Amino acid sequence: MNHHPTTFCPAYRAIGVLQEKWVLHIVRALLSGNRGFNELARMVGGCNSATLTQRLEQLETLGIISKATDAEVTGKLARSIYSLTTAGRELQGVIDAIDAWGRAHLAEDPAGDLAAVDGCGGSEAAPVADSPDPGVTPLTRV
Amino acid sequence: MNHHPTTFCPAYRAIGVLQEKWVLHIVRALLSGNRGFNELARMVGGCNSATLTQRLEQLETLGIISKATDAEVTGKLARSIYSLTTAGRELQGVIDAIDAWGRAHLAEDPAGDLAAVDGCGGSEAAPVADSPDPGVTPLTRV
DNA sequence: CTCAAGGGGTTTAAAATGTCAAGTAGTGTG
DNA sequence: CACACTACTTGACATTTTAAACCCCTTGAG
Repeated sequence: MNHHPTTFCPAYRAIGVLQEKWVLHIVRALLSGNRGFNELARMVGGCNSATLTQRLEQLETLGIISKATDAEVTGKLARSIYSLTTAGRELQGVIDAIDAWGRAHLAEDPAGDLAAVDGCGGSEAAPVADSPDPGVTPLTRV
Repeated sequence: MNHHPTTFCPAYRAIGVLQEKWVLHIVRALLSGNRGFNELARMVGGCNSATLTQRLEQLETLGIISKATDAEVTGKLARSIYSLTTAGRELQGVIDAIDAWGRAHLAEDPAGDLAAVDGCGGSEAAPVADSPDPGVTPLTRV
């Protein structure tokens, strides 16, 4: 990240974080509930394990997501569960804004490549500015 | 772009567009006024001509920005001027959301690399925790 | 005229980054 | 036992981004 000093500001940095590949996708997937590794990989669709692992680590370091290894639920299986931190959950507003913009401006206009198929089984009817209470079950902290 | 079909939606596509390197920076710079090429490069800070040219072309194709060659203003100099289209201007909401989030969560916390030095060349008067004013975020004026 | 400076790019190879196919290790199922 | 599932790791490979140089063109100063 080589942001030159004279133009620095929190927003600049925020963009630097959010513009990294898959980050927004991961956050979006996590906004709809906590997920395991492979589950996340499937939802994000197109990201491989290596990249996903890397992104997940970065996001954890940044305090956007947290990883919990719930070693109790299924006995001894070490299933990792990723969830958003408070900071991460507040990205809902960003996702909503992107979502709204996307629907308004490239809903059925695949100038590039791909045709829209249907609403993505997630944040439909997401009016901007809802109270950030996804009501996710808090799980074992790591 | 390899978006797998089962999860596709406008938002997914929007993320795909906005997550490309420099795109958000470019939009942010352009939200504060129309810019020439080198001017834009300086504002964005860190992007080189090659990449900038490429991004600018992509964004133009996507209908987010438009390029005008005003051959009149300075006589015969072919100065290119980039500006946002309507669709592009509506990204204001996204930028605002990112901006607000950045101020709230990584204002002075460079866990990664870089120390915050000052307000970015213009967005002072940044009242922390302000309501996401949909009007105009004060950025660098022209 | 010549030189430096600014605007608007393009071209190059190299570095950074992302991706893929496998493989590892533990568990649970048929 | 063989195979599918979990969560990763590894090393080769592909793509993207980068700096630096170079190109053209205009203006202003000396």
